[in-house]
Amino acid sequence: MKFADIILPLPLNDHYTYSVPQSMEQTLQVGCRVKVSFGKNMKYIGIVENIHSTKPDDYAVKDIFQQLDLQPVVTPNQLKFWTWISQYYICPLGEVYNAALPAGLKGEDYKPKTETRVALASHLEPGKEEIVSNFLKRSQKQKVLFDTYLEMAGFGRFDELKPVAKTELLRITSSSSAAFNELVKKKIFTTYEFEVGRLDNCQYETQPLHKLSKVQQTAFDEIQTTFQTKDVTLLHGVTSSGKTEIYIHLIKEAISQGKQVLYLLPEIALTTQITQRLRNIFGNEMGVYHSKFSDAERVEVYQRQLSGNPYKLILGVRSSVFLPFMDLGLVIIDEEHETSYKQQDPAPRYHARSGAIMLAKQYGAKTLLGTATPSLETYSMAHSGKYGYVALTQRYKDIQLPEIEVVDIKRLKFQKRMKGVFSPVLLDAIGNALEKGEQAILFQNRRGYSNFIQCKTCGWVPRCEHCDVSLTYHKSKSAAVPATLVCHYCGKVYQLPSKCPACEEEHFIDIGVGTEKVEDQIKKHFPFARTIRMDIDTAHTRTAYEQIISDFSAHKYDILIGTQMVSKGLDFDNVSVVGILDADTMLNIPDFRSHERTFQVIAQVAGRAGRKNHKGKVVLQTRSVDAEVIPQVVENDYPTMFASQMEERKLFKYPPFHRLICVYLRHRDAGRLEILASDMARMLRQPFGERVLGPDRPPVSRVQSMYIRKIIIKMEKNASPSRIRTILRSVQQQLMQQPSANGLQVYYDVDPM
DNA sequence: AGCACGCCGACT
DNA sequence: GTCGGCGTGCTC
Repeated sequence: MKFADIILPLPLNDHYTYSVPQSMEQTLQVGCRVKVSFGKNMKYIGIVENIHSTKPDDYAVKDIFQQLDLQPVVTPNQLKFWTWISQYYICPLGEVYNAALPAGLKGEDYKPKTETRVALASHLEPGKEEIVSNFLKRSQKQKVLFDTYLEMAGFGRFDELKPVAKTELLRITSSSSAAFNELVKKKIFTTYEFEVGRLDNCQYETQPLHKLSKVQQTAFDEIQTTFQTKDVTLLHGVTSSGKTEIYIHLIKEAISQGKQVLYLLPEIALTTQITQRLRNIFGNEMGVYHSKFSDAERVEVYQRQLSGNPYKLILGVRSSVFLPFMDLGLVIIDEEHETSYKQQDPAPRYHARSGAIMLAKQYGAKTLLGTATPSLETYSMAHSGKYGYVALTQRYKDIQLPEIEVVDIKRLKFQKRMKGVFSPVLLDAIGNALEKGEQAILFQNRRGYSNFIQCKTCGWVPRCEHCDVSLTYHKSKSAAVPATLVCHYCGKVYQLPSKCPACEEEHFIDIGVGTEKVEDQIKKHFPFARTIRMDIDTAHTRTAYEQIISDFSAHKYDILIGTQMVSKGLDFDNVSVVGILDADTMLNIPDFRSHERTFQVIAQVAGRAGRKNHKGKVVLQTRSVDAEVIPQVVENDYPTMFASQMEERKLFKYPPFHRLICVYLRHRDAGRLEILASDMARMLRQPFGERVLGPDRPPVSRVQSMYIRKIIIKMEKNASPSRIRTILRSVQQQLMQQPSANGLQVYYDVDPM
């Protein structure tokens, strides 16, 4: 008698064991999908994790209802990877399964795409076409359809007829389906459904590689050398140094050795441009895996990876680490410092960078991390020699790094010389650029119109009734649309109150500056400049985002105003001025990474400036001219930033010296939660002592009517993750045993961002 | 995640 | 007297 442990797509911590019916014993394999009934009358598609002959004795096992695959859909390597994710990030395997497989493979009806094709009715043999054509001479439309069909199918010329799609035939002849149906009725045409893939199967004209510049070639050679002794290498290349070209050469090399390559990009950087560029080189050996694609398309990429002819190159976002690979040889993680590689909200809260490095290790593959502004975690690994390190300090085509001018807005405000949110220096720079027909980018890391509004009389600030955060004021675009207040956390939109609910006064003032207000003000200074805004509000879809980038590239606009998004586009070659309106919003975020992030964001935004033969200018406005990060970013001095931050991280026991684990507790009842959270903290202090901080209210301490508390654990880097996990599990179990823990949710965020 | 079981308010 | 509200607990 055989039994199988099944992974179910649910957040369950226990294993669920089913009996294997006789009929499946010969064919069932680990990694196959099975349909099982679960609970009273639910059926789920699960994955066979393990087959054994240990009969569970404390409950009645159910039979597996149905076997769905003869060949595994999840490879042993993938299962090993899932297990690692589940253990390291302390979440149920079922949640990893949920994130790893496209919905279509989990039973949420995937239908293969079909097209209607045309064939001649079986009684029409070659040689009779003349007769038929004659027979149709009175119905012109039908005759055209028939003749065109013969031509398209290559009738009578070859043994094999080419398939003809109905839509294609109608399109070419610009006929209606009425005429077509008539031919079907006359038993001249028949139709059949043919299964086609959603992935494009076009043969692309591929182009040869560009030759690397001398500097790029040197970096390429150095990377190859480091790979002889290191598994991971950091390519630290300034903005616009042509890293992509180096990646392309490395990919080509790996493919020529018969290996597969995974190329990871942050969601926002995976644009049509980069896809096109790689498509030109790798043609249809490349598959693209993007969350914006339909699920059906993702199913097909997944299945292609399992087939005998998998993609040689996968270009994808975070979740593509979950795709199956046969023989992975190289992983590239571009913009490795991007925090969006860390999944935040639904579990598994994994970091795709750590995951990908782990994945590469499983396959004996090499990993290349590329960025202009490395994360401290990565740089410290390179610094200590655990990773290889290759620097690229020259910009492509010798474009110089921009000059950064720091402007003290505190002083200018005091002297009454600020023009709204702009300093005279910035306005001059923009004016000059516009006169010369050059473009400008303005960066303000806050969307909406103002940060929030406040009652002029009593100081009341509107807050989201579910999330405990102040609401952002969005000005109306036209008189027809009323202004709104939006919760940037849960997205709820509120009407602007006509009077203050606290004191009944009718006047509100707006505080803080968002991209909308910046645009409003710039129009006053430069009424003829064409401006475009880029933030989640204007670039909420991929196409909208790409449209803005391509329009700005094509100089349909003079000034681009945006949030962090503007730092992640492609290189614009006509931008001579970049204005950072307020560096303080980033610096003052209460987070141990704020210094590092500020450096990264400013360096990245500044990197957008600069034209051929022309030094770009960056105006950096700040209230905190004395902040340590300012000279570091002005000199583009990464090593100094690194050294100063590392000291601080060491002192305060933060990464990369310590590993953080956040424990989140959620409950409907604020009072009960308070008690439970401090109970848990106390219990954790038994084994962990001073390493436990909290409980605290997280910045957003209530989401959708659930209260939240957070406990932080700072562990030594060399502490055993499995021991920590065991302790956490047992503490959680102890806590949950208390009757008062009813309705308490506990989850973890390992290596939080 | 679903869904049944179960214990308290306004209805035929 | 019941119908049904959704809070709690279980599912191999």
